[in-house]
Amino acid sequence: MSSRGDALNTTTYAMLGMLAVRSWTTYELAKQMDRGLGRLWPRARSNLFNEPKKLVAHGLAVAAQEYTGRRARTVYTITPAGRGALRAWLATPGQGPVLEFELMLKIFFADHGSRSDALAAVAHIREWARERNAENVAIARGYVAGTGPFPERAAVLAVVGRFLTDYADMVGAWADWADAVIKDWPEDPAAARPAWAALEQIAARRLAE
Amino acid sequence: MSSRGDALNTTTYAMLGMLAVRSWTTYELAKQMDRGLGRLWPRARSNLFNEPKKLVAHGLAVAAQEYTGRRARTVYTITPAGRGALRAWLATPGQGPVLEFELMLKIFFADHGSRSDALAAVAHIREWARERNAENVAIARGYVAGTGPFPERAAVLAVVGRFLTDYADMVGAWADWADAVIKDWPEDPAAARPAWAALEQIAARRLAE
DNA sequence: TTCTTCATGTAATTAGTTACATGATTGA
DNA sequence: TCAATCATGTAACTAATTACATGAAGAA
Repeated sequence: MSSRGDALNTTTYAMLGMLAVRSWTTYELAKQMDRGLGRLWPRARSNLFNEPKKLVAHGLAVAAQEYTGRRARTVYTITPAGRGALRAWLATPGQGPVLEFELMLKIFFADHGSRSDALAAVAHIREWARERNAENVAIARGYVAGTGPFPERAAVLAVVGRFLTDYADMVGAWADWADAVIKDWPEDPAAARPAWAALEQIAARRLAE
Repeated sequence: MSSRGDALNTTTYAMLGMLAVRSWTTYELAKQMDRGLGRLWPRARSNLFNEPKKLVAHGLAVAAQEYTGRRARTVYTITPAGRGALRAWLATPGQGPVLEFELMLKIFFADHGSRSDALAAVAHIREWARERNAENVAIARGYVAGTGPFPERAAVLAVVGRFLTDYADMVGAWADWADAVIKDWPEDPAAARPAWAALEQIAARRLAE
């Protein structure tokens, strides 16, 4: 029954979680977005300047003004109530993975375009996988070398990192397969013969109970 | 330079792609969302009632009123200009996969909660994978049996379907692994030892050039 | 004949993005 | 000392969601 407009949502809790790790300015928080957090909960930077204010309004964090020359900046720090709220949130259920994939949408409608359009889309997807993989490997190497940030969080980060790596791998492997399949399509994809082998393989699978 | 507010976005093009397959009422379109399209471009149903109006405003589709008793309903049909616009869109680049994953976020912050919270999150993820897998297998069986909808699109659907299946598989396999790892954590996950083997395996990977 | 579910939308609200603005710092 | 980049936000706008409303059809 909190007053409207300042309700805590998942984005707010993501900020709260970051504050549980240490105190941050919002600018620093925004930069962290490019690394771990943004892979799981991508949001525009400008959002991140609003959410901590809600936390303060709820007593879950406190804001301190600091100065760089005459320019002010705001450092947020979690409160004990904030740690309690985070623990409570961690104990509640949540949403499964939600995927938004424009390039795959183009493949979904590839029968209304050209074969080379479809191949280009696959190539972009493959490139995406390659880039992500390079990032993941670089981060893992940092932890193995003992130079990764927040080494005390390495246990949790390894579990999440493994997911992100498996994910990028899977996308890359799919792209290789799709490239081979689509290369065999005729110029007009609407006339392509289905990859029956793939469908049969899926259909033949036993379901876990 | 089209007038503001009615610009075509990805959601609009997704609708246009559906109309390239056949004519639909918006209600039917919304139902289709639950199947293929919604897995790649999830949107709330109410959205789907707005987008086709843009298509009509741009001359890419036409709307026809039909009646069920005294109740009107709108059937949308693509125009030749619409097919051209779809082809043009298919030839442009697009975004790679964007993931939003609340449950994984909870694992990312698991060191501020309890071990059983983390195990519960993993269990939910595993359940998600199991459900998706059951759906995927059922759909593939339909196509193999020759009873799937839009059999003329089977070639494209097999390529996308394989991706969605690989995706659900990967999530399920990760959940099994994570469950085993986290079961070995102490009560307080902040004190857990990292899964070094996983990190080293990632770090050791050669990068594709 | 009444209840429930399916079908068909609209309106109000919220969440999120793009664009803008400006101070501090660094390097050429 | 000027330009470029980093740091720190705000404001305007757009996209998307939730909540609501109501007719038709089928089941009990």
